[in-house]
Amino acid sequence: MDDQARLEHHLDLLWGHGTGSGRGRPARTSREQVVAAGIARADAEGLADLSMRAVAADLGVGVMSLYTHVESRDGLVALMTDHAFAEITGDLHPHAGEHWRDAAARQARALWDLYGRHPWILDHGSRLPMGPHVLAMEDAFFAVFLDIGLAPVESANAAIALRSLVTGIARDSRSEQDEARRTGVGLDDHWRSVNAVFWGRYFDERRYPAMTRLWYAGGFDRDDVLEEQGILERAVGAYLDGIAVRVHSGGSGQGTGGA
Amino acid sequence: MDDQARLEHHLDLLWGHGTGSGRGRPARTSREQVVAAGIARADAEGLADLSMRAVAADLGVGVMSLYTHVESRDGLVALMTDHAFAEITGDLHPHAGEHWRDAAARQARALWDLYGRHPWILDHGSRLPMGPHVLAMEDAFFAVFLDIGLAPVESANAAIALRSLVTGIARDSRSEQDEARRTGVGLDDHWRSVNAVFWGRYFDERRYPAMTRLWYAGGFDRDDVLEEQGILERAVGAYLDGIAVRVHSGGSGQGTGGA
DNA sequence: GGACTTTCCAGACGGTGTACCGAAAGGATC
DNA sequence: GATCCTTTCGGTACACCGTCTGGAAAGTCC
Repeated sequence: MDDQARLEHHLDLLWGHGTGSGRGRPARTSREQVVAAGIARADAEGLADLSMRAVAADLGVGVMSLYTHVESRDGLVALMTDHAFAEITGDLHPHAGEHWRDAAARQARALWDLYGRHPWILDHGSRLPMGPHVLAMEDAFFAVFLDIGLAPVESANAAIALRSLVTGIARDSRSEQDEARRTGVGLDDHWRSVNAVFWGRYFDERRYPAMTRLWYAGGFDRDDVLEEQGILERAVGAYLDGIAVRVHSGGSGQGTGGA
Repeated sequence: MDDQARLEHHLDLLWGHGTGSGRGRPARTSREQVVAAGIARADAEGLADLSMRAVAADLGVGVMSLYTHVESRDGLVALMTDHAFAEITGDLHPHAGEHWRDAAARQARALWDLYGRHPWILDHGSRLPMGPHVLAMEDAFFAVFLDIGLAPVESANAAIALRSLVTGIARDSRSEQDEARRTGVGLDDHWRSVNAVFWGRYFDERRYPAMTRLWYAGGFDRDDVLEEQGILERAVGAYLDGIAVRVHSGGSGQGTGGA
């Protein structure tokens, strides 16, 4: 099997082509079941604990039987990822009459919530799989910026950057609570112990004056856990304001501020 | 060794405390050398091919000898990451008299360039290690937004979001060329073969109308490879424009655009 | 020269993804 | 109903991974 055939096989699996011909021994388990078992395990334990042996055991099936539905472990994760995006693509495209700013904010929230339900999507470094639901998600983001008065390249970039912004912030935010769960201790206990040893022994207030000033000014105070979401809303709001400036100035304005 | 001691050991390594007491058999290799070998290998082959056996072989040393300088593989990556950030922290803080917008744009570029030299930094999902150089980098980002007229929490969020924006776009952008290198084929050849099979057999123009329209409008045209950088400049510019709106409106403005 | 301290490193252990390949099971054809 | 054909099943095996173990080696200190 050369690279070309392997690529086609990969895409066939993502797009659901070439499902059983009806002949031969029937599969004891469906591809849906395999993907669902993988998602369940990744949701509960993280991607690191998603081994083929574990998934097979969850399904009560031999390990190698998984490979009839999946080309490899990475292929399984790709299928899981595309499947997960199907959760939000149903109501992601801008509504009729909806202002583009509202639509974009709504999409950012939907993506953020999806990452909250399936944080493992943020774990795999490579690009998103080119599956039908991932493409539907991307299409929805592109649709928002299509007819608001930007040049085509700027529309495309705006959509990609909005996705990247949400993804980047989500990764920053989720990573610490993932780490806390991985080490077994609660998030609060984890940070309490880190802070106890860190700020006294290693941190030098003179070496990091900006952080220190912000700290004493209350810049890192978090009223509650949901405050993590505030940073998303603020960042997305600021970014969309910048896009709005470009829209109103004819598509490529430099906006306010210094040169 | 309980968790507390393990954490202190981890931080000691990151901060360079507790280096050799002078007694006992001297180490054949320094911690600097181990970290440098790890970075060299990760730069060339990616994080996936960074095995302890490989690093040890590169240094001509037994595998377990690495563990005198490093607590684990993750600890090695943490050291490598902190070491890499030292490349840019020398000239990252805002200059005297520099407009905050220029400083922020300069920092975004520096971070982007660093990710270009060491793409593996983008691979590990957990938060950045709390090492001296990572903190220096963060301090520089916080410093930019300190005295521009935002509330403390908004300043902190602005700095974090700018970092997340650059990181998110860098990950989106680098991942495809990483994949191309991993599979051995060139970037152009990779996409040529993907496109050849994909757009004809799987992509449905009616199912993804926004992407299709943008495609025919030239929204995905890239004049040259460096155009990847254009999306960063545009996104950062838009985001900073949004921050500027908030600065001028007194710190929490909703800005232009819809509700 | 001994005591002490630290590093070195071969070997082993349990884990991973997955290639191999004969056995099993159902449809198609006679 | 017997046979062939096609597909899946899954035990075994292999290479590779991170890292624990523990005795040997190589320095400093008294």
